[in-house]
Amino acid sequence: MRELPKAYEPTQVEEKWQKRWQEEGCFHADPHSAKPAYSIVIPPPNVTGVLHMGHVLNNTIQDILARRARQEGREVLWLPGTDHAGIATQARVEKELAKETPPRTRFDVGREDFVKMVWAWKEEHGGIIIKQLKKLGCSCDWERERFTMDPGYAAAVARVFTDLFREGLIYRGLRMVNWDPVLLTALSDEEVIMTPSKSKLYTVRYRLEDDPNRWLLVATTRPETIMADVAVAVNPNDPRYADLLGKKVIRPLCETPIPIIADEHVEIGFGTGALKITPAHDRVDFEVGVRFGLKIIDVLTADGHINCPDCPELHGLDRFAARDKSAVLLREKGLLEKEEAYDNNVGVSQRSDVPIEPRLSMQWFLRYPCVQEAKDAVSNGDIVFRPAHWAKTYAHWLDGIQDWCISRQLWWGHRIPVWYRKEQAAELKEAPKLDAEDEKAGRIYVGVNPPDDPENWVQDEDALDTWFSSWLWPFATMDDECRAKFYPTSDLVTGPDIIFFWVSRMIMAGFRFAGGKPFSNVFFTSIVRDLLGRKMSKSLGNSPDPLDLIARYGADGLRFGLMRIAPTGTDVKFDEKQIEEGKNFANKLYNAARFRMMQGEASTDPAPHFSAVHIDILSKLKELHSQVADSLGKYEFNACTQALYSFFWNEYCSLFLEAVKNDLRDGAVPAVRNATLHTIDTVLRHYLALLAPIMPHIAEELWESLGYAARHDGKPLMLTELPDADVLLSGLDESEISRARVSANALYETANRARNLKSEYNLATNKNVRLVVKPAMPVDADLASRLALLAGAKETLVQADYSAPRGTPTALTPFGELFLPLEGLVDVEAEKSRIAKELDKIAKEISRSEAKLGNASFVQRAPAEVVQQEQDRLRDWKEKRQRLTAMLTSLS
RNA sequence: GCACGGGUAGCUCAGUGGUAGAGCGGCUGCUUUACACGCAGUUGGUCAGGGGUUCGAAUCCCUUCCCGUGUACCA
Repeated sequence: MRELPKAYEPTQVEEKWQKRWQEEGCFHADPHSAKPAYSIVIPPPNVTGVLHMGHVLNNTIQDILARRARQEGREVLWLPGTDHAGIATQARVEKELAKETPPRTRFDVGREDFVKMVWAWKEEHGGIIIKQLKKLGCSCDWERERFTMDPGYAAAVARVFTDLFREGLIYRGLRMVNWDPVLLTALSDEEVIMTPSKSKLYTVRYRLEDDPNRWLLVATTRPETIMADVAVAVNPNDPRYADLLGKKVIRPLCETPIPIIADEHVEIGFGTGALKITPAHDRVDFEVGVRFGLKIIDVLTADGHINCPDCPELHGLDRFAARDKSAVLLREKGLLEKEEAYDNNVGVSQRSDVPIEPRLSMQWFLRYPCVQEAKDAVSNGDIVFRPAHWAKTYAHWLDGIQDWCISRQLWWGHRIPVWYRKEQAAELKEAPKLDAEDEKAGRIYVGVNPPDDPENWVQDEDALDTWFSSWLWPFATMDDECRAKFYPTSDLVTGPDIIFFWVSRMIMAGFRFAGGKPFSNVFFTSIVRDLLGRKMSKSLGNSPDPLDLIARYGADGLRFGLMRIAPTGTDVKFDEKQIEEGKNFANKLYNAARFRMMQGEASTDPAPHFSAVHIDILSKLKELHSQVADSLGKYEFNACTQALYSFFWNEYCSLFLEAVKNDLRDGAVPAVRNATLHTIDTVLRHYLALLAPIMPHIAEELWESLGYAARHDGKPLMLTELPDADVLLSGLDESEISRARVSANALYETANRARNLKSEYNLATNKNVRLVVKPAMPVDADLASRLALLAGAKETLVQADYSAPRGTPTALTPFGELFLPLEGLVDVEAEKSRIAKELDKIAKEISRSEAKLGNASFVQRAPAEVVQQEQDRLRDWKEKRQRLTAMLTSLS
């Protein structure tokens, strides 16, 4: 017997295999392989990122898919990498600068040096998450790790920009954008989160110019922008104000007459029905302003302070301070009618968490390409979304799609590949419109490489939105050879939170630039929440550290535990208990393997003779093969994991192994012993292969230590094809198999009843009891001895004419009547009440069943087999009742 | 407002028309020679509420309530 520790210790095993897999090139994808391709590109985590539970869920799923595909004989590319994450990374380095003494900003450092600093930071800290993914066991082709600012990738980004610009889909223009006053950059609509907030609604009195006694009441949440009002609008159908149209009111701050105009947009029922029009600071007002040709007065600085020297009380104040202050000013002037609490939604920057400002600014925009193709691909099933309902969200977004603001006022990222001719630069920077015509005219230069005579040009200052590089990820990460083999990719596994940011845009880019869809399936993972249902976040401190979980439960334990609770449609509520179960399961597996190792080699006996329990477990193993295949085929990872769990723990360990232990004892018949060892090996060999995608390390370890690797030329499990389920039970016909399963099932059920009986008589631990079966089916010596073993009895007597002493505990089992002779310890009363209790239960079943069968329409309308089933059930219950009644009578 | 997802045992979740399930937890026992990260037994449910369809509903339909998500508008 080999000495092995009693408990499984994952840490070293996992490290060992991660190293060996890499050394043996197990993860490497060969574009020249003749095998059919399977590919996934990783959703590139931010270089600033550290592994969180969402990554674990996401990447475990990808790893399962990749490993399973390898077992199925496919050439697998799982392409890893990271995203430069413009804002996040720049902010990270700026934070470091701010910590210096004296604190510095990026402007102190200058653009060129600052970008160098970010690169240096990236080189030093950027790889953390990649290392963490390796610890999870991810089988990415690490030799192909990509970064969204790799030279080749950057060229692809510039190429795409250039093409879209020349096509007229990219243009520059002065537009209302979402402005982040902290980060000082424009944002896309997707980066703004509408957040319910407690605001105030101020009702302000605007005096009519030609009637000092008449007032127009205007409700606003933003009195600090009154100085920028250029009109007041009312609905043209509002009778209250019909006579005021064309007149003017006096703006209450920075007083000056402004017109009263009529616009359909104003809702009669809201507030006072009069709306102040402030084109510089509100999207809708801007449009109204355009419709009426109104002036634009901007009273806010880029960083959200009031810029209005004409109103010295407010000038220079922060926008929120100015809001309060302007209310005070209005109240002092007697112009504040009222101030009330008001719940509204405020657009908040996803990045800096502050309310954004609608701001008129010069930005670059993209009119999306291939929108129709993208829409069709999902609606016609060419790309399959799982869960399917996300297709609706996707379609809805595409239907209301707006041009994408792609420029950011950042330094870290892909710089816009547009250069202005030096002598015209100042003028061109203000040009209201810039398009392909300007390039043709030689006023600007657009291209992948800088112009040949850079001294004559000035490059655009802005960088591109990070997602403008991410949307090329499925193909810009591959060279031609790789693309020929692996594009389009097979599966994309990602969170539904980036369906607009990333998934939809990749689909459009795929059609526009790579000749077709970027992937065939999208699996949207659930969002991992804490037990209170809250999103995991740093600020709440409710996010467990995956590395800590790996250290305590093993990567396999973490993977397995998480997969068991990962549902397909909804969120996952994370419970560490589940991960502990994963670890416990690994331990169970390890010990079952250890048990096998203690038995020594099986002989090569060519004809093991199987008994019912062997056939039974092999047939269940065969079922497991198809359960795993089916559930993985449907991306039902929890079902797959659950099937693996219950097969191994319940069917194999609790039933089968316990039933065959005597076969392995000293003195057992060698042929019997051998049959059992063969069966155990078959089960373990197949099982480890089936489990490997989910728990790769322990599966690989046991595969080797059980000697199965040696049977496959010493190859690691992950390079071994899935064993063939069809060879299991070959040579046995269906009827033999089903007979064996009936017997085995009867054995296990009878053993349960026997244990129940023992327990009820407080004999659970007594192994000296005898069991007697009055058989109702064939119970051969093999079954009888296994029953004794399972039930913890000395022996089982099978005796058709057994006459039990009065009051002997008894139970009805599939084998027939089972007795637990107590040899003098009989408690007649206890047995009577026990039987009476059971009769009660049976009576209820019978009346339920009789009621059902007594219902004429049930018998007429239900399918014949359902009726038959019910009749059989009733007959069984009645038979049981009869026998129990007889027992009861014999006791009195 | 609109759309989507969910509400099943104390907890986390399976269960798509035919006898309500698993794991954990609770409670009783057990150092049973692979495993106390374990074994055996046991407890525990108006399947959110109401209505309907059906011989039969956790499951299908309608409706209400609650939780979550997305999206639009918000002066």
